[in-house]
Amino acid sequence: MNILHLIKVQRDQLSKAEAKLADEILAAPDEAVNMPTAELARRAGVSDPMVSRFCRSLGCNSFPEFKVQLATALAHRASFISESVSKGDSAHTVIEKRINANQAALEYLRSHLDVHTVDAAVKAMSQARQIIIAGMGGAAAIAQDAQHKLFRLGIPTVAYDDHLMMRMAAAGANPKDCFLVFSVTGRTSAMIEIAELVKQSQATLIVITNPESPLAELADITITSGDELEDTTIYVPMTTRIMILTIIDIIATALALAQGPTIEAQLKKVKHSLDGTKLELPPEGKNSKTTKN
Amino acid sequence: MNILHLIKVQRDQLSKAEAKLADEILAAPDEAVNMPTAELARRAGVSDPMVSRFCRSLGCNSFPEFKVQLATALAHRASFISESVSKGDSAHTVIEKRINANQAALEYLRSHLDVHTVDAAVKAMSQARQIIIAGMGGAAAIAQDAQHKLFRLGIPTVAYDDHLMMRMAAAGANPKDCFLVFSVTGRTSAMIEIAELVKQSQATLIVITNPESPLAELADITITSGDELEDTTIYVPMTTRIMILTIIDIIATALALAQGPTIEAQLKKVKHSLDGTKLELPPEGKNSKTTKN
DNA sequence: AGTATTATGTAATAAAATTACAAGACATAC
DNA sequence: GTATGTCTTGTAATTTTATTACATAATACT
Repeated sequence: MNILHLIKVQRDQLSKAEAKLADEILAAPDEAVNMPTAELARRAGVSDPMVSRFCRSLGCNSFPEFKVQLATALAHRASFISESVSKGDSAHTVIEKRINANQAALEYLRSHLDVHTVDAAVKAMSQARQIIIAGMGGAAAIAQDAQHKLFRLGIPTVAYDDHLMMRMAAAGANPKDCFLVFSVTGRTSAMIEIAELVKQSQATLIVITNPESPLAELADITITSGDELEDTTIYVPMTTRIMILTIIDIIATALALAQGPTIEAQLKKVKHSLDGTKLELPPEGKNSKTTKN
Repeated sequence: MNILHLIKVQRDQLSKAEAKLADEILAAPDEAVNMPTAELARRAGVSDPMVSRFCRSLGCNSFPEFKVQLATALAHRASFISESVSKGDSAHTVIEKRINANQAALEYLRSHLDVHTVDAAVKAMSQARQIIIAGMGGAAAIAQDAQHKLFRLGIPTVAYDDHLMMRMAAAGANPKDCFLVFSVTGRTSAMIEIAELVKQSQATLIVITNPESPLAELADITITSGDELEDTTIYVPMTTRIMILTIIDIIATALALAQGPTIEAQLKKVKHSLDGTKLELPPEGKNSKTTKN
């Protein structure tokens, strides 16, 4: 467990002086990470050696070791406040900022993706007769991507980006089917209609959307799309895409694991179907990888 | 720039004693991060104060500060050796591992995405008469996603996933057109054919692929797809997708910036076109966001 | 209330990092 | 090739930082 987290968790079981230190560190970890014991002690209003003791209670062998741990935790916690791009930015700055933003989105996902929900989704999908995926507009590509990933696992899967096709599929669905709906905001009327039709067919409805949306209300299982934190800055409606893709990745991986040993053979079969379509060797012949993807 | 990277880059411009330290640290950064100066100096075979000097040359104010930086760099790098999923993993473990892997992929991108290449791609695309995007199989969804992102910027853009359509588009391309080709491995014969046709049409060819592939050879501008680091583990052909998506994100963002002030109006127009398709208010009415995406 | 236990601060000590300085290496100019 | 200047490195001294030892205060328990 990361040290910042540990401090938060243990905060209430610590002694008075130690709690003061905990508070001081949690309040400004970025500053604390570059302070000597004396400075930290002064700020927290405790004596110098308390700092060493505090580090010991947390399982570190020394204050410097604690600082290393803190730096590590801080690195993972990647700044969320982060930096949206602005006019004068160079390509280099844009690269840094966008990568930071996407890493931060994943960090958000780490703490907000509910294990039980994922478990429920995986269970529903693994028992489904077929999985029908729906996504419109920006979510169409996501739906297609999800289809590609799931069908490789040998699961009967289809993706629609056309409203009329979705209506027909939803109306005609079997109760054993599972609908997977992508909608970032969860307020697109067309998608809500589809969701209602799915409910009437009694198929299982999994939606990846803003949890505080009308669409989420209708669903059997709701997974956040990250819309609730989307930066309103006009340039960057991208972080949600990364989050949703990672969610699919997680679910597909878990599904593959749930499938058991048969899955490896299945994946190999699909992979080998592409054998004839690739050039075997890289140009200089120095890299002798086998074909893949 | 991350400190480990900095050490690598500066390695050859350092003095003899400093180079010894650099080598020692690069050889075992995980150990170095928890050593006092004396120990590190001993291992590198240099004197004690050299360590302080070394830190200064790297732009740190003190050895402890250097250790914090090192820990930060290590934290980013750490997840890389990472953990591919295995049979007994719980949903929670899968979540952690996949998020780590994807974050690590982004970290890789940070150090391997070349600024000048991105600049060149943005320049070519901003001057293009139209952008034609091609992607097959797993890359089809990526192509569609890229199209969606670029067309919003008001750039004439089309995406194909059909080989025959691609052939026709490539053969009939104008020299002012820009082809954007996605192929993870760069060894799909069908895609290479397309690239050759594009070359004959003298359109600009940008490919996102494995830089050591026949496809990359043909391109005017090559951007890595991350294929060279893809874990061969059968479960996870996902990291490349995240990388490619982030590359698109970066290019689109840079393009938007390059476009100047007109872009905001353009994006608003596209956004408002969706106004009639959304429900205005969330269910409980407590969240009063405006419509988006 | 009195005693045991724990928590904290003060002062002393030990450890760690840095500075000051001098010796050595290396280059350049003569 | 030697002299001179610059840069690099090590040694010793110094300063800063962290920890230990001990005493006192606070708290809990009988």
